[in-house]
Amino acid sequence: MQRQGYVYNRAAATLRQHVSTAVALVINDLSNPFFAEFATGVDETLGAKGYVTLLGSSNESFARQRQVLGSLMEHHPAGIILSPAEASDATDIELMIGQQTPLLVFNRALIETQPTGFGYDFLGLDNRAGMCVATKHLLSLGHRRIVFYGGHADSSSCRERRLGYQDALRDANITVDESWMIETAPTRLEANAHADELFALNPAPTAAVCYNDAVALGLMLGLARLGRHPGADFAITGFDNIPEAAVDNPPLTTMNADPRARGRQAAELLLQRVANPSLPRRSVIVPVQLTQRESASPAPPTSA
Amino acid sequence: MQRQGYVYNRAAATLRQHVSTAVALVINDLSNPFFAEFATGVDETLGAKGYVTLLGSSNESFARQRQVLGSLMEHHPAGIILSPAEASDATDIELMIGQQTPLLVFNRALIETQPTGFGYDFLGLDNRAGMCVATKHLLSLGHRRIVFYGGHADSSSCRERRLGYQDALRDANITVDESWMIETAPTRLEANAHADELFALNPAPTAAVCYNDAVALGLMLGLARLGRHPGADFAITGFDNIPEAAVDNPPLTTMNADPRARGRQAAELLLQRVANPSLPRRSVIVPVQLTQRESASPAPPTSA
DNA sequence: CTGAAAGCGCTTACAG
DNA sequence: CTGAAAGCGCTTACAG
Repeated sequence: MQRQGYVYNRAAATLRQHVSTAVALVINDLSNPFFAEFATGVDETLGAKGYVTLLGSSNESFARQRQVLGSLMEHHPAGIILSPAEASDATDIELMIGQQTPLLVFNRALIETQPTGFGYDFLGLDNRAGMCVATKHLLSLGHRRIVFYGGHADSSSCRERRLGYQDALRDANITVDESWMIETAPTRLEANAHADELFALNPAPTAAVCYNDAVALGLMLGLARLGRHPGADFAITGFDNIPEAAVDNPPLTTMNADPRARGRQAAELLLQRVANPSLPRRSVIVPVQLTQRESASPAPPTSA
Repeated sequence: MQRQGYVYNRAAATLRQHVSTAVALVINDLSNPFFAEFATGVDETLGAKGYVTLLGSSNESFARQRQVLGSLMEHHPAGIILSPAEASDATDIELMIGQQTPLLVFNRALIETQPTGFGYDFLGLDNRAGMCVATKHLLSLGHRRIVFYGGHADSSSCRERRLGYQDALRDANITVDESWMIETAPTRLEANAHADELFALNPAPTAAVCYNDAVALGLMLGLARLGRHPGADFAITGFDNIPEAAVDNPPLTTMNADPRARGRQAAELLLQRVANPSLPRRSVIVPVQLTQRESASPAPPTSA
């Protein structure tokens, strides 16, 4: 029985029992530390509960995401955790995975072009309230001219975060100016490159809430390039709290999303549904909390 | 046949054919961008060749690595790509995965306490020659007092890189001083924290070759904290070329390991062996090339 | 309570 | 050349 070299064949068991011990994890961008941390958390919890992780990365390509889902489905996973590529359509994804396999969507809403009975759970961040907190933090430090910096306006998380920014400004009786929301690709490189657009504005802003940490870190580099000193003569906040945020220069004030904990949470939510498919559909929106560090400095005394 | 809802059951096919279409990928630290990029490359190539990736992360824990390998083995993967946790023992790993399943070890040598017939392929970086090139680059810029900064001396890659550093110094007739090799955990945080140790040395160094990019980026922050200007009054090189290296301030001169390409290469090597198990055991050492950016600045004119 | 048989969904070797 | 049967390694329902 237990003699040399025997290895249990779980595929055979799966075939017989009609219950799989694998969970598919499809990630839009594994080279982004936010999602890498998320994946680590997912794998940690799945492993602890005796499941194995089937990985697929879509690299933000919708075509590749379809292909990856199709390939993973052939392994009949017990469930799927999907961090969708931009502009993923719900109907199309339903076509790939059917109604039987539990699905948990992370971070980004699927586009629902037509109403459908397609049921899936959702885990996301409270982007709007979070960005409102970040903006209010800068307001409380005396800033009045605050830019929303970075991100693609057509992504759902960017739209939500922009709304939170506007909520905070309106509460402070500051009129929202569309040109004070600067669009960049959500990467460090692009955020760095567009830093000069900040100072084309008149009057010049004294602070920026950034779409996410990658953008904030890029903007800090761009400011330094332009002879400014983030955390001293310009205030910045990020969003996500990736590991680098704590150790950059200056350390970044940001909204803590704790991506690894979100990964563990996603795995738990999915496994709950696997255990009990008749649960009502859930949408969990996680609050994010302000982590204060040095990058959000007080506003200079008003010179007006 | 192709009517609504039918999904091919690959587990059944695997059972019958005795050939699996899954490959296990075990990563020591997925939250490190170097390995996240590597994983992306592996998944990219495996996906293109019709394989699916079974992910496991060990978080540098040998115990967890055993557990993960055991769990993945039950899925009878066609092969295994292992980026081992520190101090992984070859005999122990052989015990987990047996002699049948092709194994490709990435990046770090396994510890072979006793000679054994355990066969596996290896893909690694030419750490010694690479660090020699980095050091010679600083020498060619006029530096003579160069520190080797960061990393754990008992990791194989750190040992190899230290040897390359020493090769270069000896070629330049500079005596190697043990106290000029400063040990830190290979993280940004730790590298930042130990920066002051550089200036406890007498005479003070003018440059440092860093164990890897994370360490180099941390050291740059530490230098800035101490009022120094990396790339202006202190020269730095990294190792790996992670995406951040190009966009930090100043951009980091580093040895380009191209982790995503290494991932693709690892997948290809493994699939070659899967296709042909009788191939002789291979050990592929990839040369790394100098990528010049601004962090490696010329030495100041000698004041002696 | 124990043990032999049936069957999960495929593929392959064999009979017609 | 086509089609029915056997079998991969498990688990479960059933017979003894």
